[in-house]
This record gives sequence, structure tokens and C-alpha cells, in this order.
Amino acid sequence: MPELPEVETVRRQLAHRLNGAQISRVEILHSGREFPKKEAFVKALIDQRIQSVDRRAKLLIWRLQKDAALTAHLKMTGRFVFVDAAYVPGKHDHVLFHLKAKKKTFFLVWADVRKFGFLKIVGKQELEDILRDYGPEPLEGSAKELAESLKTSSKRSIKALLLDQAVLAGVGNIYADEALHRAGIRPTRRAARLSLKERFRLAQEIQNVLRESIDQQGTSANDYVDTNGQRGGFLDLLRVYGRRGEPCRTCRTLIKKRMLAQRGTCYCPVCQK
DNA sequence: AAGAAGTCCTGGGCGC
DNA sequence: TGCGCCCAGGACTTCT
Repeated sequence: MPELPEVETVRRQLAHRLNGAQISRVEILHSGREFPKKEAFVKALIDQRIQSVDRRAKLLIWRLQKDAALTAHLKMTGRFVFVDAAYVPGKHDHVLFHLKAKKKTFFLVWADVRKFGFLKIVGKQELEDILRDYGPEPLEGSAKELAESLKTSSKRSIKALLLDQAVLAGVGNIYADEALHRAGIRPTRRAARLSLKERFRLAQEIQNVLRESIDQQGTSANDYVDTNGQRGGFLDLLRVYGRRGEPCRTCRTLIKKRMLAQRGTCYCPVCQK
């Protein structure tokens, strides 16, 4: 459920402490499907200096020396949490990083209850290939440019289009529903049938909702917490997601929910045409 | 070959 | 109180 605002929140917090830090030790606590080659994983990281922590779509990228990077995807329940030396790892903690900066050692845990997330070492070429396949970052261009990238001849619903990372990077189920409500567009509408005006409005609302959520450190609908274990503040500002049966904040009609593009989809039957 | 469906995983909520 | 069922969903893989 972490989407662009949540991943960006984590990125900023990681960057603050990891930029320039050295990885002094890596403990694999539970090695399952996620770490088939754990010796190689540890060896690739040990003694490396982290140059920067970046984000592309929902992917976190620790840029390391020697043309390599550690990529991390939180998927549903992945999380990075800073802990102290006395921390006792829990059942779902998979990796404990020992880091060093300015002669001080600190610790970072990678945990993931559902094990959908991953940490993966990639070389320069592989990273380029991964990053190239993502669509534009919604907050890096103008609303007009974003609207242009939503132009399509696809038969898919607009909801499915918004979830496609090759079309638009970083939007997931929550912000797709929220942006569509703000823009007054039914999620079931065929993407190709949106007018120029609707696409522009939708692009604006995508940018608005993402920016507002980043300001609140994201949404904690279920499991998401930041690197300090803190929940995001945007949950109370959601207009449709998770609000089935509750009144629309605009017209008081009860919010509906249905399955669309394999996802639970919430919308207002009156405000969204 | 686009687009839909299946897949991975676990905890929490629910009904009985 | 406990059991079993169902749901949450990102993005890769498999099917139509």
C-alpha cells in the first residue's frame, strides 16, 4: 500500500541518515525466497558507502560505489525502521543493517510481514533497464505534460490506466481512487474516452493529492509506518478510499465500492460521472 | 499482443 | 474462545 507519498517519505528519512554512511555489517535474520543468495547479497553491500537514496515510482534506490545499487520495494508491508543497539529482532524482521557515519554506528531493520517486498542488488545496466520502463514521475512535470501522458487509445478503464506504472509512476490504489474522485471521473470510464479537459483536471488532481499526502507523511490505511514507526497523517483526509458506506464529503451520498482492475475501488456515484 | 486473470503472503476481522 | 473463511493488493507471470 505504500505508494509515491509513502515511499517518498521513507526516502527522505533514509537519505537524511544514510547519505554518506558506510554499511559495516549486514545480518540476514530470516532467509527465505527473498534471499536465495544471501552470501552474495551481504558481500555486495559490506563496506560500501551509500552515496544517495533515490526514488523512482515506488522503488527505493540506494546508490552505492562501484556502479551498483540496492533497490528496495516495500510492496504491501515492507518497511525500514531505525532501531537501537538493544533492539531484539521480531518474527518478520528479515535484515538488520549496521551502518556507520561520523564514527557512530546505527541500525536499520528491513521487515516485511507478507514478504511481497524485496531488496535486490543491481548493476548499472540492470538499474538503467528497470528505471527506463517506468512512466513519468507525476510531480516532476507540469499538469499539462502529465495530462499528455494520460492520452491513450487503450480500451482499459481509467482506473487500470492510472495503476499502470509504465504509464504513470508511483500511483497505486489509494491515490488512483482519490484523484478520480477529486476530478469527478468514474473509475470505470474507458481511458480513451476522457476529454482533453477531463485529462487535464485529472492530472491536476493527481498532483494535488500526491503533494498533500507527502505534506502529511503519507497515508496509513493498514500497515504503513515510516522509518520511526510513525503513521502518516493523510488517512483522515481521504475522500473515498476505505470509506464505503460513508457519506461523500461533497454531496453526502454514500460511497460505493466495487472490484475493478483486480482492486477494490471506491467512488461517489453522484460526484463522479 | 493487449488485457485479464492468477500468483505470491500473512494477519485481522468476521460469522457461528 | 476458537475455528475457518475471506479480504487487503503491487507487480510479475501466465493465460486467452
